[in-house]
Amino acid sequence: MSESSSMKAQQAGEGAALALDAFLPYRAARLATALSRALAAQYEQRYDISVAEWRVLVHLTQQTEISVRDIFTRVDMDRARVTRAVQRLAGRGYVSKLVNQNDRRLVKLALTTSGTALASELSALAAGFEAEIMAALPAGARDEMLVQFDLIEAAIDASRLPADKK
Amino acid sequence: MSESSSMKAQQAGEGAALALDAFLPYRAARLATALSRALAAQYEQRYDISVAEWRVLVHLTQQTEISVRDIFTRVDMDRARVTRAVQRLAGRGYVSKLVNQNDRRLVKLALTTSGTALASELSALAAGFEAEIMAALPAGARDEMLVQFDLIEAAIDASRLPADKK
DNA sequence: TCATATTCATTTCAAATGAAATGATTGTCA
DNA sequence: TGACAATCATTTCATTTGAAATGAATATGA
Repeated sequence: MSESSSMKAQQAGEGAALALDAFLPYRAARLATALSRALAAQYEQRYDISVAEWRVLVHLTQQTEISVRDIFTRVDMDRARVTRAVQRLAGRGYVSKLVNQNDRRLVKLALTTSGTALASELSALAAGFEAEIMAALPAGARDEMLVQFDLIEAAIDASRLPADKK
Repeated sequence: MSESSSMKAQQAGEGAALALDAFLPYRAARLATALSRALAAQYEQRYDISVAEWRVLVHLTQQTEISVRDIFTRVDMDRARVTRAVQRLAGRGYVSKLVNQNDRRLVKLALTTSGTALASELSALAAGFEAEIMAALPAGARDEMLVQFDLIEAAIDASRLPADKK
């Protein structure tokens, strides 16, 4: 990791080379994959659960009476990806799928008993992982970061023209 | 977006439901994809450049005499993904590939003239995008975040047993 | 020096991904 | 009421992805 070559950017040009290591979108991506991988390493093989499935499981922990749409809008995953994760979880008996009788286009998802148990284990594992990582940060740092994240997400939402809703 | 149902986690259990919106790995992933998408929206169609290609281009701006390995170790992309991005960039005349004569296993990558021009445009676009987003944050917030990011990445590196180097 | 291990970049191949199509249901409004 | 639009979950299909295999080059060490 700690390379020898002096990192001085020797590029001149008028472009004034972007400082990649201080470029937030790049750093955020690096951080996110590092965290995701390190966490996934704790549950993927042990429980045979993918990242998408983890997200669905934990999401079902937050709320009941939830639909596929509720999940993918909140969790930033493709609708197809959520559908597939749910299928696999349902196939393994962790999640139940019922038709919502108020609106029969919707699927009513819920954790089964074994799904609840699994989600608890995964949540505990995740909380422990986060605590371990956060121990490296100064006291209020974590909460400050979350505040900044909120601000950035809001700024992004505001910046894209109201036309392209997604 | 603003749902009606009171968000109170009605889940009891002993598991004590993970607070997903305050869970850093989740929030980091959400932030990273939001930033990446918003930025990509500014160059993908206009320049016909993918995210992987963008990363390679900007990386070549930082340093010369760089190899495929240099890029994928620093930029957290798969070696195959870097190879493919480089192939496409080379095919379009933005990047040159030469065999490194000191070690003929290595490929010596560099920006061509048009590649340098393109990278400059992309860098300017990126810098502008970041500035716009960062305007929403308090003064020192950005640099503080980068410090925390460094700490977290270091904590992750330290946490995984020295055995599984990757 | 020679055999073996290691390091690169690339390719292969199976799996994951996501945009668009589909089918089923509900909403709109004339 | 009835035609048309919109919404939801799923499926389809072409593309992307990455783990492992490959082939070429260099390093190691007996």
